[in-house]
Amino acid sequence: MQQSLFASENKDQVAGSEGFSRGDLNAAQLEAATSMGVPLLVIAGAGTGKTRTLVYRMAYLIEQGVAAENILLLTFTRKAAQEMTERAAALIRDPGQRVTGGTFHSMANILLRKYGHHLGYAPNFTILDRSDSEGIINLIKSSLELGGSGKRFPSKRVVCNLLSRSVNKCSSVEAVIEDQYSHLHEYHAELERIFDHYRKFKFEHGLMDYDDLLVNLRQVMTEEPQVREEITGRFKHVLVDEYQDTNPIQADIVRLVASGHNNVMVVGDDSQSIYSFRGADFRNIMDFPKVFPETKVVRLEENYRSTQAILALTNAIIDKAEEKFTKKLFSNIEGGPKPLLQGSWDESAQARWVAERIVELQGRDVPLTEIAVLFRSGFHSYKLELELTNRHVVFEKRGGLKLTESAHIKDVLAYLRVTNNPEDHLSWNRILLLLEKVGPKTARNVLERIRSAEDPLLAVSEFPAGKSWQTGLKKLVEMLISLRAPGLKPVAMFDLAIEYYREIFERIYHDDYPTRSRDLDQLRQLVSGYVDLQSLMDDTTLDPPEATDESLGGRLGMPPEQMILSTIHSAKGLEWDHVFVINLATGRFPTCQPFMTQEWEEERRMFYVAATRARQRLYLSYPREVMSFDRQAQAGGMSPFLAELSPVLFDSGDRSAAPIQRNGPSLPGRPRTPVVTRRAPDISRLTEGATVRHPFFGEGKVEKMAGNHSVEVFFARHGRKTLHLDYAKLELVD
DNA sequence: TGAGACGCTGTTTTT
DNA sequence: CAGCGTCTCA
Repeated sequence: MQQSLFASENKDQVAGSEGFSRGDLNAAQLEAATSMGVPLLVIAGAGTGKTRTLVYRMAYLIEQGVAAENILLLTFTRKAAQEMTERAAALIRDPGQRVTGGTFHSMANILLRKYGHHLGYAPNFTILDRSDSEGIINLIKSSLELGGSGKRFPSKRVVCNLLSRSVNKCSSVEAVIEDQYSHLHEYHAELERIFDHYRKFKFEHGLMDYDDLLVNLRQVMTEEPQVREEITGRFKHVLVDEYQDTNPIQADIVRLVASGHNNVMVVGDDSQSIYSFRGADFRNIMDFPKVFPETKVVRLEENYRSTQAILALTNAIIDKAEEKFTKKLFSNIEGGPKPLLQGSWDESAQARWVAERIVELQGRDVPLTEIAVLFRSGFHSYKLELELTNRHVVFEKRGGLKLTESAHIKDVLAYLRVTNNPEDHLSWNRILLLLEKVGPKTARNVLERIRSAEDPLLAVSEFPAGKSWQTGLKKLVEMLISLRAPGLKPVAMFDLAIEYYREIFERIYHDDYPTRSRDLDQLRQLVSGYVDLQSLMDDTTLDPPEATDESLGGRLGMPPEQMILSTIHSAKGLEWDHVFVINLATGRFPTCQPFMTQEWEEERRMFYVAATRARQRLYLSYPREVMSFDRQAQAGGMSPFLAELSPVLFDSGDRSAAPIQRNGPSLPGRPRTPVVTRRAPDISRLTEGATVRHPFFGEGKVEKMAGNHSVEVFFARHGRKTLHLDYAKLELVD
């Protein structure tokens, strides 16, 4: 077994134009990169060089005579695909040989523009983002008059989640209601009706949501043999990254693309599965050999990323998982400082502490690009963003709100969207509602009129408008006609739309339009990079820009020296020398809802993913007190994921933060808010039929005792939940 | 029928 | 706090 010096270094030297040699890989990596003629399943633990293996395999295939364009690389983000294909091109010293790469969604988009007509879609269909889908659900809800009637009908958010879940898990709406939303049982018929209308609405107006991209690609490949053959002929080798986070539809697509040749390699790590909310199940990765019977399984277990001290901690985290995973990582990087555990008073103190450490690291010549702060939810970093801005530390935030999600951006894009796809009634509706004196009712009348019209714009211009709004309508129509001028570049269209929109903009956002105005400038910059309206439209939904200014600089090819603030989900696959994981507190991480066993386990895997991003030093921080959104102080305190670990694994910045002491001693000079201590339920008295109280779900009835750690409880407002007895704050009600 | 005021409720992660 | 639904007035 040849162990190369190259391989034990952290930094990637493959990106240089050194060419490649087998010595750059260890035995397992080499086997994964060069095995031919069999399907490959690579189980790759965190930091074991899976990206490198993928890159080398692409280079190897090309060296073996496969044309780069015949290789398809499917990744989780577009950025990951871009990085990997660039590295592969550098490796073979031929930048012209670029592998086709992207996300499942972006590939589906391209293929459906070409083959969607088999399913009845025009090539100019519009892709809907989350809020677009919710908007349609709302339109349908009000047209079916389901909203009122006194009952509490589920919100558009819940309705959308439910539908998406059923699509992504390939199970019936009924099954999803029964399984996850049993409290919505009584709305079953109405929900099915909404879904029927939703499907029809999208189809009739040339709209596809994220799920449709996958479903329709699968459908066209299944139903049209010649389409399938064209695609499998084009992509003779398929490589899939992050396979543990693919859902059944994506797995089907992989199967279809590889059908006939079986040249497929998937890479993943079952212990890093964190996308179950999108229909992924980490057990799916184990089914791969069933779909491809000849599969060779390769395991990568040597970690090249982190120090032994960090690995000791991450191994301990995943060791607590209920379902044991298959591998244990080891590292050759001896020693290193233990992860630092720091408790702070509240989130402000935590933000100050983190900002101070970062400034300190900068003083020790650690580049900002080697520092990242990770957290469970987008809003967890607000306080820190303020602190960093005050100290002039430049950062880019990933995850959380996207630029294209704000109302004013959607407004402007709607004008471009109806120009691109005049059947897009959702955007028409939005545009009409922006007119003064036009509300939902009037907008619906106009939409009704243009439904069957040959040319929707003509129909709008001929609509018998009321006195109060006919001038507004006239102006709108004039602007939209000007957008249709042939040969107009997207940025020219944007300027015309803005010129028209400005007046409306200042009327509806009178109090904060200066702030929002900057977003429009930012959007303009982005738009100016496009020659083609369709790809601009696609990218705003498939690869939406982050809300911070800095990300734009990156897009324009000049990444400034900056650090990263990121949700854990958006940090997938990345690594830094110094990683801070903040808000490791009860109610923050894990988030407050999941006291269900399955979700609890996924939260733990998320902690694992976060901690394994660190190369040299890991900093774990938690506030003792967290503020809920209504400004009430809540018991925070150390996350159970920290409390369950042995204290010898950490250094402690603060004695009171030692894991043994759950709530820490009170500090002088500060009033102590009483911290709610966990009252363990008296399990012996917990029997089927007993009534219990849960702080979030309210009162419920125990339906079933499930094993030693779990109990099934039915809550009137939230349905049936499987709760984790060790952590759910259940109280018996007599 | 639109616009604005008021009161209630839920609450994550991403393509 | 925002994003609902409900209510009132023009």
